[in-house]
Order: sequence, then C-alpha cells, then structure tokens
Amino acid sequence: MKVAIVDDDPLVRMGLRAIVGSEDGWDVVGEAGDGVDAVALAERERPDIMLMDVRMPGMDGLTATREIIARGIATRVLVLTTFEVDEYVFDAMRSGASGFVLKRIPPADLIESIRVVALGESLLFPSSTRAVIERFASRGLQRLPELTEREEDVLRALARGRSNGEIAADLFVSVETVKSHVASILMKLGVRDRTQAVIAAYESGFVAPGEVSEA
Amino acid sequence: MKVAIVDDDPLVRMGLRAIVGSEDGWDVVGEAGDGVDAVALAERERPDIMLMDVRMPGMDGLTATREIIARGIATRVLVLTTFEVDEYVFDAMRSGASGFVLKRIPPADLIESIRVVALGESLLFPSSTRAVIERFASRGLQRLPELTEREEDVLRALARGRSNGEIAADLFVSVETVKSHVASILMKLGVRDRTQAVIAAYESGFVAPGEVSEA
DNA sequence: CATCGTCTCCCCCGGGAGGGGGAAGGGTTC
DNA sequence: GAACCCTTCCCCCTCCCGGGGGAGACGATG
Repeated sequence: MKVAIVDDDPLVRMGLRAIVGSEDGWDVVGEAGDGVDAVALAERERPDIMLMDVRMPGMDGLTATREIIARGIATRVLVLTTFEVDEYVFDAMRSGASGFVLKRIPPADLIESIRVVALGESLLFPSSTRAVIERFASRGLQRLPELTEREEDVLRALARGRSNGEIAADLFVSVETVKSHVASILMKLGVRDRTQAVIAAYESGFVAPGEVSEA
Repeated sequence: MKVAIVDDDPLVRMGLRAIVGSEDGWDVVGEAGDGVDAVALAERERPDIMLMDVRMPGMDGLTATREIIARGIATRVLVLTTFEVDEYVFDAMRSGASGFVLKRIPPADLIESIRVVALGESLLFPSSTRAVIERFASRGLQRLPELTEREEDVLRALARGRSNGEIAADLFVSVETVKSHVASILMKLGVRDRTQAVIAAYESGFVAPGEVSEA
C-alpha cells in the first residue's frame, strides 16, 4: 500500500514515516511540505492514502484535499492535525477527506486508522465525532412549535420550494386552503414569510440537507 | 460504572451482559425489552450508559433515546443495532445518542466503545462514519455556480431571511441594487424565487444549519 | 350536546417580489 | 483604448404572497 505524507514540519514527517514504515507492505511513496506540493504528489504517485496536515504555508491541507478530490484522484485523505478546532472537522468532511484524527493519537491507533481508511471506510477522532453529533443533535433543541399534520405537509412542500399554487395541486386542495395553512405556519413559527419558514425548517432539523425528494 | 441493556431479544441481552460483566468495575443495573421499559429503567437507575437496540416492539430505541434526553436524564446512550441503515445513524444522531455501532462489532471493540462513550466522547462505526461524511461532502458536489462577492453577500442575507429592503440597509445600498443582485442570483442558480435560492444555499453547503449568525 | 381544533374554502386588499429594460462608473484584461 | 465584468442605481409592470376578515363540515373531547 502506497502512503504519502504531507506536513510542513520535517520532524513530524520523519515521525510519521517511522510509524508508517514499521508496517509490513506499507510504503511511503513521497512527502510534501505544503498544499501545492501535496496535489502534485498525489497526481504523480497516486498513493492509496495521504496523511494530510491542515495548517501549512501557502495552500492549506483542506484546500489541497478539495483539489485532489476535484481532480478525480482516488487517493483517500486522512486529515491529521494538532488542533482540535471543530470547524476544521466540518471543513475536512466537506472537503472530501475520509478521516480526521489528532496528532496526539497513539501510533498503534494511527496505524489502525490508516488501515480503516484504506479499506474504504471512514473515521473520526472520538471528540470530533462528539462535535459532529452535537451539531446534528443541536437542531432538535430549538424545536419547532407543534404543527398539525397538514401543516407539516405544507411546510415540507415549502422546504422544497413549491409555490402556493403548486402545493395546492400537490395536495389536491384549493390555493385558499394552502394560504390559510401557510398563514398559520408563519404565525406558529413566529416568522414573516415562507423563506424564513424554510430557514426555520432547516435550522430545526425538520428537514435536513440531502434528504430533499426531488419528486 | 452502571450499565443498562436494552434489547428485545433475551439472548442478545445475555450476550451483552456477559461482555459487560467481564469488565472490572462495570455493573449491569438493569435490562429492558422495549422503549417504554427503557425510559422507566433510565429514570429509575440513572445508569451511566445505556446500550440501546433500535428495532423493538412498541416504542423503538431511538424514540426512547429522545425521551430519555428530553427528560434531562444524564445517561449516555450507545445505539447498538444489527442493521446498517444509514437513516438509523442520522436519526440516532438527531435523537441525542452518543454513539452508534453494529452488533457485529468484536467484543473487545465494544468494550472500548463503551469506555469512550462513558468518558463523554462519541463514536460511530467506521462504515457509518463514512455515510455521515458522505452526506456532509455530497453538498459540495452539487456546487453552486460561480457567484460574485457581492452576490454571495446577498445570498447569505437571503439565507438569514432578510427582505430586499433589509438587505439594502445591511449593505448600505439601494433596494434597486439588491433587487438586481437577487435577480442575477436567481438566474445563476436557475431557481424561481428567493425561497428556492435559500434551499439551494442549504443543499449546496453554502450555508449549513447551525452556522446562522443571528446578528 | 356543546365546544374546540382541524381542514376546507371564500372575499378584499396592500405591498413586496420578480421580470424586463436601461445606464453609469470603476476595475481588469487584451 | 476597447471590451468586458462588477457594482450601483433607475424606470415600468405584473402577480404572487401575506394580512384581515369570515364560514361550513367533521371529529374528538368534554
């Protein structure tokens, strides 16, 4: 298995090389000290996995990850950072990384993490997982007021960008009915217009990105 | 440490009890076979951690988890299921569970998972982590068209539910300017109205739930 | 049986939103 | 300097949206 190491600190690179090199069948195919070099390295060597630092001079690791993914390179990226900044985690996930661990991870666990990621699975450091779950769960905290069944139907339709007329057609009722439902939704949610209602729907977790049914 | 076991299958409960009981200082304080009993058990015994099955007769495990969290019980819930259904994972995260693992996890890893969750951290099964990351990353895939800096400002304002007039005041420009920006945003995104633009902003990851600045 | 809430439908009305067009100044690029 | 884009502003117009009011039918709840 071909492993690439990206970190601006030569000492860290040496340490990682020592850990990775100790495994049978694992081969460090290159090192890079910044994002630009990392992309070039991935392009040239096509490693199976790349250990990627976040904070680096010039192009950072997350931008480099995005670039590698965008170029269609099959290298899987395991982000390895010193700092436990939640935003790093979310950005890393969005950038297409397959894992996120802190450098203070024990070497044995790092080996295991690399193995998991190389198998096509993904993995997050436990405290990062907590942050991710909390972001998911936090939406439930600012709960929506109690809506009737019909109102929920209408709100779901609103969250799909439907107009009153379209919702009426969808639900086989008149536009006036839809308007009255919308009015009570706006009142219950304490918002001004349908746009704010949709925002409330997203923020409360009533609808979540990615679960929109295009139908 | 007090551990509670919830599963509708007595055999599974016995197996879990055997695994948990083998650890020094861990004590199984109760078992439940459905969600209602699980909530009562949590209320009564206040265990440190509860191993929770999803599919059970009557109240399911995720509903029970939501109920336990809603009652302010400090028990941390580790969801344990046979089926790798992605929706289970997202629902579990939303319900407030601290972890999600499959029953086919090796006993040693389960012990370790319980330990991690008991420490206040969280944890997901590797393939579930992949599903979560993919949902995060998928937003980046359906990227928004290139917007100008000003248009991004306006779209952010739209995603906060601001009207044209409010946006004009925010950005110190006239309403007409805002309208022309909104018009070009709608055209670029290929949507009909501001509501659909906000939906596109959420679905593309341009804005994410929880990062709304109320300012 | 009376009451309440939900769902359905209707009227009028004002204002914001969106579509169409145009135009000026400033910046970059060639 | 010409072409182009971005940003800013203006006009006209249409129409959907949202606010106000009201009302009948149905089921549940008391």
